[in-house]
Amino acid sequence: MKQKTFSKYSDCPNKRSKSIIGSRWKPIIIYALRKRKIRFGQLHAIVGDISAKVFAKCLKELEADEIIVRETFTDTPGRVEYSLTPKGVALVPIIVSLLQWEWKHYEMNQPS
Amino acid sequence: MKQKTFSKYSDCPNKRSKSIIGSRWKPIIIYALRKRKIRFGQLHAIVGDISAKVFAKCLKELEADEIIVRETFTDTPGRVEYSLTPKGVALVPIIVSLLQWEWKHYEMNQPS
DNA sequence: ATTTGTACTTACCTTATGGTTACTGGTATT
DNA sequence: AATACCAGTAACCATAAGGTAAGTACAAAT
Repeated sequence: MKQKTFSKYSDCPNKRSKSIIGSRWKPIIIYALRKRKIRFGQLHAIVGDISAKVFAKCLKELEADEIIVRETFTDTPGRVEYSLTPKGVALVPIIVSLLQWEWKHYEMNQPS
Repeated sequence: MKQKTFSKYSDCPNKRSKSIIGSRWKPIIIYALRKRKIRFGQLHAIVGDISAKVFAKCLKELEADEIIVRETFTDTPGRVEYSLTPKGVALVPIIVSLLQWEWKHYEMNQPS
């Protein structure tokens, strides 16, 4: 049995942020929503080659974690719009920092 | 076949940072090294209940990614010390931001 | 009544990450 | 010669995240 004496982190303090930042698609979704509400289909197109299943699951989880909010409209055909909560907005600069870290340390094309 | 037209991110611009930040243990290792060099066994104790295999693998990968440097000493019994590179140091404030985001949005004990 | 558009859901499969247990190799100490 | 310390390796297994392909639900248009 290993000791935990020196570990402040044995209960994984980064697990919430990791489940978002560490996900393949969630940072992209949050970044896409940084300036405006976007509806389901449009957001899907922006995010790119994500499967419908995973896309819907990500949105549900982000909503459950109160990172995004879902608004339904009774228009026809019905639409649903997603936007960031303040908690989600607070992640944007962190995501940007990570992207900047990559741009600095690996030669990559920066988005226009 | 899905279109990539709207996606600037289809080639996953966050994949490098994600492989570090999204890992279970790497952020903890980097955070532990933020102030000083630490040797293998001591670092293992600080990180906590990580298996030996995964711990060694994380260190190798972090070294290959030039996040940490490994120094061997010919002392007896031999020792190895790990420390952050500038590239690794640059990740520390981001890791701290993520931890602060968690402390703010989820009620958790902050480390002393 | 059938098709179209939007927003999903279900079943099944693959791969990556991490865990468990045991073992290696070099250098003292006893 | 046997044991202990330090820094790892190797073989095998479990879980979770993501991918594929197909189907569901509702309203409106034709």
